[in-house]
Amino acid sequence: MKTKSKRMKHRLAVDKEAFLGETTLSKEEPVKCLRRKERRNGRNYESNKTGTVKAKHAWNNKDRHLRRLESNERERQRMHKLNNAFQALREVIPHVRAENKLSKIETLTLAKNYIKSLTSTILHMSSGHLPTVEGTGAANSSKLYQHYQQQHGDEERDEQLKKYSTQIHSFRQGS
DNA sequence: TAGGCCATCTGGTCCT
DNA sequence: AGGACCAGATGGCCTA
Repeated sequence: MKTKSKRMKHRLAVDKEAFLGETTLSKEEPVKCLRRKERRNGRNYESNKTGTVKAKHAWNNKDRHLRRLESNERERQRMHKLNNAFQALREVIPHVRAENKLSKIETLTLAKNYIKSLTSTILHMSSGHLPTVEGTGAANSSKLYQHYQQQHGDEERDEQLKKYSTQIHSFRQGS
């Protein structure tokens, strides 16, 4: 992805510059980056002022910076894992717009409603069509259904289905 | 050009 | 003690 690789290049350049003490960035460093540096310096100043960082770890600046880089890398890996999980979730939600990727919030919302509608449908079907044999899963389903119906009722099930189909419809139109 | 979405950095807190 | 997790801040990209 173009965006990603661009970010990556800049990040690596920043890391390299910081770690090796070389200037690998172009001379026209974006104003935003400068502001960010200023902010970071400001934060460090605040931290040092309160003494929290120095009090906790007696690391010199180089060590601290190295540890920061390491934990940045771990954080990136963690976020990549999270994004992989989001992607996996997108792939198991049916009838979503194929040409546009669902956003994270859309993915979660759609998944929630999909699960709700599936759950209520399954419970409804199993209670109505499966024989109730003692000690079987069907019996448990039946009990579960009774409980679920007490909690939510048919109206809610229909509501969930309606909600889900409406959502899919709006996503399609929005694309 | 404003707003939405995202990736990344960061410091604090929690957990093992 | 160190890694995982979290939330806030920020900048970049894209689209209406």
